[in-house]
Amino acid sequence: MHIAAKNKILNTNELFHWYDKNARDLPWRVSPSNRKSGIQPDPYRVWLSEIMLQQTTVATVKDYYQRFLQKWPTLDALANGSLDDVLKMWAGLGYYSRARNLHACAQQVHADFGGILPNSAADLQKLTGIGPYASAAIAAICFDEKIAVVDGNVERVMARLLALDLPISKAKPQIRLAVQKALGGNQIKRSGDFAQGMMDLGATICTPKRPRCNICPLAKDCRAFASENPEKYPVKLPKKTRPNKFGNAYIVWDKNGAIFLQKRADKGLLAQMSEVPNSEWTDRIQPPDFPFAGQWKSAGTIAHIFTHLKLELTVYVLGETAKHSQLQNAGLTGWWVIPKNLAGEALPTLFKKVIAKAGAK
DNA sequence: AACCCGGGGAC
DNA sequence: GTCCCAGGGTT
Repeated sequence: MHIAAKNKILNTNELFHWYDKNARDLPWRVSPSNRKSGIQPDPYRVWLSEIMLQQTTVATVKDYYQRFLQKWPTLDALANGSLDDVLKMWAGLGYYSRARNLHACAQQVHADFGGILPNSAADLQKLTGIGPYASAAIAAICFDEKIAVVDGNVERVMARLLALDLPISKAKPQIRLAVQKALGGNQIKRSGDFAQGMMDLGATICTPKRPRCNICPLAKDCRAFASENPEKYPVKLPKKTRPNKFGNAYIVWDKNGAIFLQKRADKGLLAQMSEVPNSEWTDRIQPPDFPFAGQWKSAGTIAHIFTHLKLELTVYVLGETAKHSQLQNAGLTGWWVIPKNLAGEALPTLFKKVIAKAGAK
């Protein structure tokens, strides 16, 4: 019986050989050669990077990661920081629940585990913001736990290796089992490098468009490569239409040249971030409903695309300086920020666009 | 299982 | 313009 050959999913020796030569050089990563010499990754840094990298490209994350590490070099430092500061540092990166969960997780680990992250995927996944992927990734990369690490890259690589005719959402269990089998059947000790190798392969060779099959170390075992069109895997589902929404935003300056900001709601889109006063977002253009009477002037519109909607805001600027009492009387509570301090605020990109449209005073 | 939740790089 | 990125939480 040739069970080993029959069960073979992919050639791990080929993958390791490729990874040893082609591993991406990333700020949070220990290189394969250093890893072999016994250097271990800092779980705090790996965790921080994994959270930032969720649905976010490496290129976008790098600067945010460095700034976070500079400000909070350890998990305990992050736990002792304020949520407000974390949101300010996260502003512009998107998916802000990650920032709130990151801070909550740091405080959990600080309080319950002395600032030391658990060393198993099972325990890691109990923590806020650490799900099936991140728990497996941290456990594999930091502690070489033999566990399947399945992200979007690995899903695509496996869908092609196996020529899966199911959309990813339906094929996840099969993919997880296949990765687990690839790990288990080959006495893999380098679980972390296996995971990172698979992800690097997906990011640089087995790309969504125009995969570079001609230089792929796994092409020999790839059923998609053997087919006429590898790019058709994984099977794509029809995309949903993105509705258009419209609203108005209101820019107010005081006599000191400071702009009025307020805090968004605790839940929902851009929760707990900062904003300028703005209207409801509706499916039709609406006339402005100014917070109070004054010489309002239109500064034009800005467009912003979210995952599930396209938003167009008309920006109105008050033509004269406002008194703080006018905002208070309008039922608005917030604070005033001079332009040079705006960069330090927890402003999502949407409202940075709005303020830029109004022009600095 | 389906939906909500941002922003940007690459094409 | 489209695609999709080292996903998790909620319902």
